[in-house]
Amino acid sequence: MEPLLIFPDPPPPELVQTLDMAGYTWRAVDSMRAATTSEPDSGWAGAIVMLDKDPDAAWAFLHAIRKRDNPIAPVMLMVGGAQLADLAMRDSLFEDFCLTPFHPRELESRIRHLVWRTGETAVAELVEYSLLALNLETYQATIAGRPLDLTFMEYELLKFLAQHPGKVFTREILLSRVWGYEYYGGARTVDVHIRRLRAKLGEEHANLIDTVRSVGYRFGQSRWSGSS
Amino acid sequence: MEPLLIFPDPPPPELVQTLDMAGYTWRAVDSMRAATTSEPDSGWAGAIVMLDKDPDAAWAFLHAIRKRDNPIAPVMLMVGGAQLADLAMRDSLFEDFCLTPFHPRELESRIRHLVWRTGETAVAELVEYSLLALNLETYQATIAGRPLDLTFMEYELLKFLAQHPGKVFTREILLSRVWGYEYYGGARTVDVHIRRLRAKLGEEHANLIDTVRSVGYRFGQSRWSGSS
DNA sequence: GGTGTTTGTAAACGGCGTGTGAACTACGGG
DNA sequence: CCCGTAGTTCACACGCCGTTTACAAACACC
Repeated sequence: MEPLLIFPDPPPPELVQTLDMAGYTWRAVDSMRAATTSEPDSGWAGAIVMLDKDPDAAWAFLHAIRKRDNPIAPVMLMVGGAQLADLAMRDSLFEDFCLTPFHPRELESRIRHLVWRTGETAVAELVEYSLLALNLETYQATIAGRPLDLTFMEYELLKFLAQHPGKVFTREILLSRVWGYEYYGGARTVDVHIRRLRAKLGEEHANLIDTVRSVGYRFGQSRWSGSS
Repeated sequence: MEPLLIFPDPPPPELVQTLDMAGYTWRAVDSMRAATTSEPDSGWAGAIVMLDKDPDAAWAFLHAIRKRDNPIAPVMLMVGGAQLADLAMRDSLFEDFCLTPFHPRELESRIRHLVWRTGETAVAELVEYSLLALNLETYQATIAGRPLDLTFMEYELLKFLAQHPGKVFTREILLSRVWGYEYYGGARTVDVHIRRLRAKLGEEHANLIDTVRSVGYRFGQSRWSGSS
């Protein structure tokens, strides 16, 4: 499992002891630069930031963590009781917090729950919508139980659309998000791939992909329930 | 804001006091059935479940909460320190937990953070006015819950008008703001699109768009007169 | 090197969204 | 009551936009 990032260095002994006892690996750093240089290839499993020693430096570190190309998540904040008021308006910088001094078993439960939750949401090895199912691990797709024989690009396009059901995407957005590079010329490329997808989905499911004229394409949710 | 669901009934006084102080509304129930029958139309903002009194009943309640057609989330678990070990393998049943006895400010911080987080994920760009609703992400529109089948220009025009309710726009302004280019001739184009919009809105809602003679058109905040 | 598949581009086709002109109606002033 | 102005409604044609087909280039697998 990937190591946890700890700020600052050195971490308090009771934190180290709790992590070691629970079987987590970790590395402590004192700056964003150190976090980047010592980052393993598989990335960080998350971060634990001590807010009680030097709050300003800790907040700056958190801002840096979230501004990266691939932000580090989840973040556990270790915070003193007197600092609780500082958390307001900064919700986007952390996923959970734990009061210091902490009870080892509480922190262990929080970290376990946090890691479990991100694994639940981030991995998401399965995408399902209506009768369509995509297995992201095996690159297989089925519609109404019947296997779909999709090519790479068809699969990527369908995956992206199915991950954002109901939302409309222009051809330019699809080209940049699915194909992933700047495109010049062929916006029609998208049309053809949509056409091939609809053909393979079969006549009874071709309407899973809607055409929004002079805008783009939309997957699913052709009707949505009215005013709340 | 929607009320919080609390289990069981009656809740401990210190919990009630903390919620009331922080400005949250809540309703306490003793069973899943009571939670369903007393559920407001807008649904629950989340749930707070006391695990320390009757753990078995609480777990059963949590299972019921998640098995519903629209599961209640997020869930805050109030748990005694000796029960921490019970949380393992049950991560999917709650989003956060708080040790009892709790510090009011910690619980308040946790609830605020929890509510903020769910609000963050469920952001849908909407334009609403009276019975009209425009979903900018899906390019769909409804009037009184009924889906509107609008063309691109009709949608853009209605969107612009609905984003500035009560304000009067001349045809020239509409042409430049909605059509987006310098227009040459054809101020009648606006009239026709307004007409088609009114037709699709239906007779009972056609008056959402007012005509201001010798000036232009206005959306919403309609006149006081009822008869025509 | 041969063959089949995947992927991107070009061109023809067809539908309907869109704009325009004109006829018709409503409104208001003198 | 007349008349001018402004808004509404209708009908129709142009052209954009999406679909579809066909084909060429790139790639992989023998």
